[in-house]
Amino acid sequence: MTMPLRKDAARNWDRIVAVARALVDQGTPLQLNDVAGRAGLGVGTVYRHFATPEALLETVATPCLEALADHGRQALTGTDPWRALEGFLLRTVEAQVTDASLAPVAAAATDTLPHTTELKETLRSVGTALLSRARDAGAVRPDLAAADLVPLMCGIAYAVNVHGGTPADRIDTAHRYLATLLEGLHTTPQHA
Amino acid sequence: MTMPLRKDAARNWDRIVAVARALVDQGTPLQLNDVAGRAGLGVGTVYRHFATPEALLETVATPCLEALADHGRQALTGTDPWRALEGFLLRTVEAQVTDASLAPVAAAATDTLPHTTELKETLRSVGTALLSRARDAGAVRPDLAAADLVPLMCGIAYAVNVHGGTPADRIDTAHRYLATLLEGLHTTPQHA
DNA sequence: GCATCATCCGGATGGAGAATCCGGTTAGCA
DNA sequence: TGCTAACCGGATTCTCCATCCGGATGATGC
Repeated sequence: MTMPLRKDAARNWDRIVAVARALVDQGTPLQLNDVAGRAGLGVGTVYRHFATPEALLETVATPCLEALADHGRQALTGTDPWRALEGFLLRTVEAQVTDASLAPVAAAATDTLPHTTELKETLRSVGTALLSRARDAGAVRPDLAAADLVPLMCGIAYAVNVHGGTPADRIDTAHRYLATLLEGLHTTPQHA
Repeated sequence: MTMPLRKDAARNWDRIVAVARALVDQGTPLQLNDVAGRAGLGVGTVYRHFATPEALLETVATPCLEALADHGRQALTGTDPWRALEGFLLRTVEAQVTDASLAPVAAAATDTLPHTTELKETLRSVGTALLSRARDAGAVRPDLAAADLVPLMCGIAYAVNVHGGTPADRIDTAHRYLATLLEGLHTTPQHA
């Protein structure tokens, strides 16, 4: 970003992110002090690289966000606007339910997470584009705004968390909830 | 519960709950130390009455939960099963969006909140009854289970929080989201 | 290869907040 | 009015988070 990191610093950076990734996957909340211990590093080292747990979480979430953005850009080239939107939302919900690092990042106000602001902006604009294409095709109810997409996806992910269950259950539940919601959103073009 | 409280203890209990109610309404997170200060009481007094912030929150949320349960029982006597379910869910979401004390209580696992366990159980069974009535009437999609009601309502409330806005906006958003979801849930009886 | 410097490491230290504990006080009752 | 049990309240302890600086280490020029 600014300057190539010194070799040891880069190595420690990687270790920290790896440990954080593991902690997130096993559902443990990120505590920088704890991360330092598990990475075999001093607390100061971790705090220098990541000033807050949120910053670390952002870094952990970044690859997944990028994958989503990629998929979204690809979806924009699809021929069926409704299917494109549907597929994008499906991926979004699956990712949120599968990867515990995404939910906090997605739900946070845009400007509170400096490192992923741009990425989130990309995702938002892709979603907006997919939605307006679908709306132009008469495939979604008109009172659904672009600003509703993120909240609704976060809401489904939250609902799945409340429901609980094994990882496989969770994915299944997410599919059911999204399908139900989409049925409420979908409209069939009235001929025009 | 166990024995009538001594007069001063009862007075202090009321003060604590009133302060907590005010804090919840203005969106401040409950900290027992802070509550003590605002109520003009010692920290120990507050901790004796409520061992944890969650316990205090439960007490704050109780009247609202009772009102919901009342409405639910009343809804069970309605003639149109779908309308009854719809009305109950609407009240539930409105309450969650309006009263910040409900969301944490609603989303918590049943056994973690001793004081409201029974009340939540009542609500759950009312919801289950309303749902099965509606299902028997062929008014809801069959893959919606009773265990989905609470998560879905919590999810909508969460989505509204992510969306943000003024209190009036929030209620409006909640209505829109619930309406969309209900449209996905609703089925018109296929003749049988 | 070696000296020099910037950068990084890491834990000891400081600070904020939460929860406990116990001497003093007050309400209820005979 | 005197006695006892229950209650009050803040000083104290404990835990966890974040900073800071002396020591170490990798990068650069000769």
